[in-house]
Formats: sequence, C-alpha cells, structure tokens
Amino acid sequence: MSALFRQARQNRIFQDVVDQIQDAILDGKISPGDRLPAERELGEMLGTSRGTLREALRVLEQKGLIEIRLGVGGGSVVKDPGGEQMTESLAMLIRSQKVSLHHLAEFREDVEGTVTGLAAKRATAEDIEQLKRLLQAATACWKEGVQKWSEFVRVDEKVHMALARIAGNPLYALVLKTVHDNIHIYYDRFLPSGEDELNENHRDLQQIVDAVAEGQVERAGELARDHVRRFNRYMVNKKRQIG
Amino acid sequence: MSALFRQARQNRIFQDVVDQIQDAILDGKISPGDRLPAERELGEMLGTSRGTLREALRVLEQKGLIEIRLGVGGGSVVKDPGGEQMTESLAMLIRSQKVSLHHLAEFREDVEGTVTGLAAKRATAEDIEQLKRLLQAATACWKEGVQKWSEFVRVDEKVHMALARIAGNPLYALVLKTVHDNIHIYYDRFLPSGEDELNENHRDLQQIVDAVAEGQVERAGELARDHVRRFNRYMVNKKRQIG
DNA sequence: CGGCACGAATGGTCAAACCATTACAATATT
DNA sequence: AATATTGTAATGGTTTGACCATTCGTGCCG
Repeated sequence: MSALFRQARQNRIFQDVVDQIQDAILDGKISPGDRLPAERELGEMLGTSRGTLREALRVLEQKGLIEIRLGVGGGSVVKDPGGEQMTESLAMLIRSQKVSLHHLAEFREDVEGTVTGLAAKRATAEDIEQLKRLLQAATACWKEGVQKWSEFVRVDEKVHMALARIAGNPLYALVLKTVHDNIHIYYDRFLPSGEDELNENHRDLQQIVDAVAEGQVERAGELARDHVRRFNRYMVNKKRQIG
Repeated sequence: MSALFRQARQNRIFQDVVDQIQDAILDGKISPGDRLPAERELGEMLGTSRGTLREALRVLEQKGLIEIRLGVGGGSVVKDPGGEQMTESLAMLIRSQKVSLHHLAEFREDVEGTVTGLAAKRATAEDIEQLKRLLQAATACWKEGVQKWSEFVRVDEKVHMALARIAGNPLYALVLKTVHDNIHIYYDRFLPSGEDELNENHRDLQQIVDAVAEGQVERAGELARDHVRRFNRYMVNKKRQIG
C-alpha cells in the first residue's frame, strides 16, 4: 500500500502550477523548443503572483523539463526530457558516500557486458558501419601515442554509448550514460596513461567491434566485461598508489 | 571536453544558495533530521531576500535533499538522500513514451538475474533467514488463494528487494527500486490474478530462495530471470487482451 | 482533570517596484 | 555602403513589506 499514495501535502499553489505545466509537456500539448509565455503574462493566465509562478518554474527547471534564458527573447523553453537529473542524483549518492567507486565499477562491468551482447545480437549493417568509423578514430588516437590518451578515452566512451544505442533499449543507454558521467570523475584522478594501457585498450576495442560485427553474442559480452574490468583494475591500482 | 563544463549560467543568487546548502548536506556538515533556520532568519544569514531563498529551497526540495513542513514546529528538515527523483525521472520518460513497458521488462529481467546471482554468492546466514521469513509470508498468502493475490505480489516484491540488498551493491537496489516503482503502474492494470499464475509464482519464489540458500549462483540467476520473464509474459498477454 | 480558545512561530501567497541582461533597431561613424 | 555605437524595450532576477493559513504550545475555563 505504501507505494500507492504519497503524503497528502496541503494545497500549494505552485505545486498545482508545476503539475499543470508538466502534464502539458509530457502529454505533448507543448513540445520541446516551444516557449512558455513571459512570467508576468503566464502569472496572469494562471491567476497567481509572479513569485509563486517563479517557484513553480524553478521546480520545472530542476526537473529538466524547461530551460530558462535571460533577456529579451528569453524566457522558459521546453526541453526534451533526458536523464540529466539521474546523473545528478547518482552524483549526490556518491558524494554522500552511499555509493563507492567499487560499486560503480561492478555495476558498470555487468551492464556493459549485457549491452554489448545485446548489441552483437541486434546490430544492423549501418550500426556496424558506425562502430568501424569510431574504431578508426580510436586507432588514429592510438597511433599518436600517449599524448592523445584523453582523446582516446573519449572515443572509447563513444563506442560504449553507441553499443548501448544499438542494444535497442533506451534504458540501457540511460543507465550507462548515468554511470559514465559519474565515473568520469575518477578517470580524471586515477586513470593511468601509459603506453601499455593504451595498447591494451585499443586491442580491446578492436576485438569488441569485431565480435559485434560478426554477431558473436557471448564473446562480445565477455570481451566488454573484461575490457571494463581491466579499466577498473587500472584505477584501483592507481588509487592505491596515489591516494 | 563537452562533459567537463556546463554552460556558465550568469550569477543567480538562488543557485549560490542551493550550492551552499547542498554542499553542507552532502559533506555531512548538517545531517538528516537537522532543521535549517526559519526562512526569514536564514535569508538574513545569507543576505538574500526571502523570495530568493524560497526559490533555492524549492530546488533543494525537488532534489530530495530537504522536506518542508508547515506550521510553528515546521521548517526545512534535511532528508536522507535516496533515489526518489530517479523514480520520478523514469516515470517522466515513460509518460513521454521514450521508454516502453517492453523496455522496462527486458531491463528488469536482466537486472533481477544478475542481482539474484550475486545474492546467491554473497548471502550470509542471516540473509537466508530473512528470505525464508519472507517466503513464509508468501506461502501464507498463497494458501489463502487468489483473494490475497495483491498481497502476494507485495511480498514477491519484498523478496526481490531483499535480494538486491543481499547482493551488496546499493546501485542494484537503487536501480531495481526505480524499475519496480514504475512497473507497478502496469501491474495494477495488466496483471492477471488467476489460480495458475499464483501457483507458478509461488513455486518460483520457493525455488529461488532455495537456490540462493544453497549458493547455486547460476541456477538462482536463471530462475530469477525466468520468474520475471513469466511475469512479463502474463502482462503482455493481458495487455493484448484488454488494452 | 480535560477540553477549548488564544497567540506566536512558521511556511505560503501577493503586490509593486527596481535592477541586469539581452536582442534588435535606429543612428552615427568611417 | 559597411560597420560601429547607442538607445530602448522585453524579459528574467531580486528586493521589500505586507497579509494569510497552518500548526503547536500554553494557559484559561468549565
């Protein structure tokens, strides 16, 4: 029963305004890119003071449903709802030490494995095209050596996100992006950037893309898992060394 | 580079207030249960007007960091940050048809499998105790027949959440709770409540708990996956029938 | 002793004004 | 004619002060 009802908050006008606008957005009555009326005008339409309306807009902004721009021509613009608050939520849990790097790494390992397996199962010819293009970009970085390490890491991440898209379930893409966004903090601090790691990772990517291209579901999943596991081990080692 | 910086928003005082209070909470300088000063007082401390401060409090409330209560003993109380906004975010993506029941079901199937496997690997004696107690409760519902179906479903969900806790990675618990909260909407609409389904699900639970108790990692994972898959098939069928 | 009324603290809302930023058009300068 | 400057209006950001609604304690009255 607990999940059925929420605490019946007393009538708060701004909450009613939030609900009205949110419903309009989610039901598609107003679309991403559309501008809401100016605050003074919208306030009058809703029969509320400007202050109250602004509290509602703050909430909608925090929910990622609108973006507020300043100046003439500015105003509240409806956004395409994405997973940005998820990233922020997870970041808060990490900062409050409810989730550790270890947890993040273990979870990522599993999800990347599943995602890559699904991608191998479902990739179309165009998907494989895209992966090969990304692999070429990675190879270009690799040839330049460790100076291009950070760029390589960025391409690596693009490959993983492409695999998530190819897997065909937006939930995987969403979850993976959330994890990536948050694990990046650790990359910057703990990722070693030696010649060996670069070579290993480049080889990993090649093998993964090959396995996906050839539809080797099991192998692709295993390779991805190993790849992430190796990444994680680098970080754990480095973390032990320096802090 | 894109992920490193966000658009440099112009100075917004309320944003600075949000950051200050959020930092204090996440760094543990103020703890869950603590009360912030009253709005008029806090506004004076921060050197802002009450309206601006209230916009900041709205944001913090939406982030799930504080809870605001009315009346003389009321005020802003620091909350233990959990995954509530994640549930809300996912709900928005579902309502805007970016995520479907099918996506949700596929994802859940995989996560439950992994979680149950991990639980089988890591369960302690007390964990198994708890699972057996939950199983007893499920059996009690089962004996009462279909009239207790909804209660059975609730116990079923408790088993899954217990397994997520036992798996030892809060990310799994968080993700699974988010999915459960959102799939519930469909349960209420599409879950059939016949004798056969009840029997099947009860048997599933027994087998899963047994496998976990005996540390059969692979089998536990497979059983959980099958259990969820069966649940999902019920719903797909029913949905085809009625809606 | 128990219920009830009052009052104080606190969040919720309103109103009107002013500031800061931005885009765009009119004007001046080269 | 092209470009730089300036003015101006629209819009969000902030302030102030007032009043309302809810809640809880306190003390009075029955």
